[in-house]
Amino acid sequence: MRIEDEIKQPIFRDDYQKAHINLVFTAGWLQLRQAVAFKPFGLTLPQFNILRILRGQHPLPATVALLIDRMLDKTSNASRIVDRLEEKQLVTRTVCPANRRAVDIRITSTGLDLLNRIEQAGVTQSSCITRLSEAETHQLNALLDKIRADG
Amino acid sequence: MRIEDEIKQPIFRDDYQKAHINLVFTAGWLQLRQAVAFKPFGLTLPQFNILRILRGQHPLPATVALLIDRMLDKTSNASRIVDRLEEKQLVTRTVCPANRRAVDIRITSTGLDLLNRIEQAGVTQSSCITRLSEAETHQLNALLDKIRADG
DNA sequence: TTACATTAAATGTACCTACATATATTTGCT
DNA sequence: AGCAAATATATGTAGGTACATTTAATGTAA
Repeated sequence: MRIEDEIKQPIFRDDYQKAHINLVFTAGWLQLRQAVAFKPFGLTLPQFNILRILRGQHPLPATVALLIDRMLDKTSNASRIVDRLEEKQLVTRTVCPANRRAVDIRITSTGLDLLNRIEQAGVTQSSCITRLSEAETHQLNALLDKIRADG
Repeated sequence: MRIEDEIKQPIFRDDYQKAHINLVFTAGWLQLRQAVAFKPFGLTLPQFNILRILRGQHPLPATVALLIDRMLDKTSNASRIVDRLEEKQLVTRTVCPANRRAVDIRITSTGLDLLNRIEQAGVTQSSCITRLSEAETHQLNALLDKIRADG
């Protein structure tokens, strides 16, 4: 559906403004769909992303600083997202013996199992972007990178 | 900058996954820049958008239902955003005389002044998307619309 | 070695989304 | 008229972002 019809704003200042709104709207649209897919597993999107980073490190631990470094959203509060995962016993937190300021965070076997179940359910496959051809996807990536150039 | 370098993930499953992440990341990047630009004026992005809708209606009032209809994010809580604007005396709320379930929301002259100051400061002009050519912008709009096709 | 800066994480606050539920008013049906 | 359904908004709760501040541990230099 055209963005004009989605948000009932028939006229934009110019195509730049339209693209800006379209971009933000489409990203929100994608994120909402993902969030709905994760809901049956009791995870939010940021929680899922952190679990995946922890699996990437496993069996080594990760610190909060490492999580922030790897996250899409640098300003999000990794510490509190880990709180939620810890409550659900999907991760453990222990003081790092080598540097007692830092905290070693590890994914539990329950956490690993959950990730497997989510992936076997195909939740992470259906990215909606597949409506584009490969060439179009390539184009899209180039355009997005250009928007952020020197940013 | 390429998305690979932005988030330090050198390998993606495929170009679709990469485009998905790129899209969400770029939208967040744009929104953060806008939020920073509005901050000196004491407004958040959703607050600014609602003020603009109200100016579009002015001197007629808008109801909460109308605001939701016009907003990008349908699930956001317009009622509470109006709370904040009312505290700052940028809008007024009065019970609609014709339908006492509804609430007439109007932008105040203070609110109109603030919008003018924001626009004269050029905050709403610099949309960052201007790094693209007109043809590229057109292409981007088409790709985004296609992603959401039949959505 | 004490004094100060730096670092790692946690916490506080304001505001936001997402979704469920409550309250008040109006409409429609019998 | 009276009552149920629909409508308009507000409120409650859980979790998230953004950003400032706090606390504890470590590094560093006089």
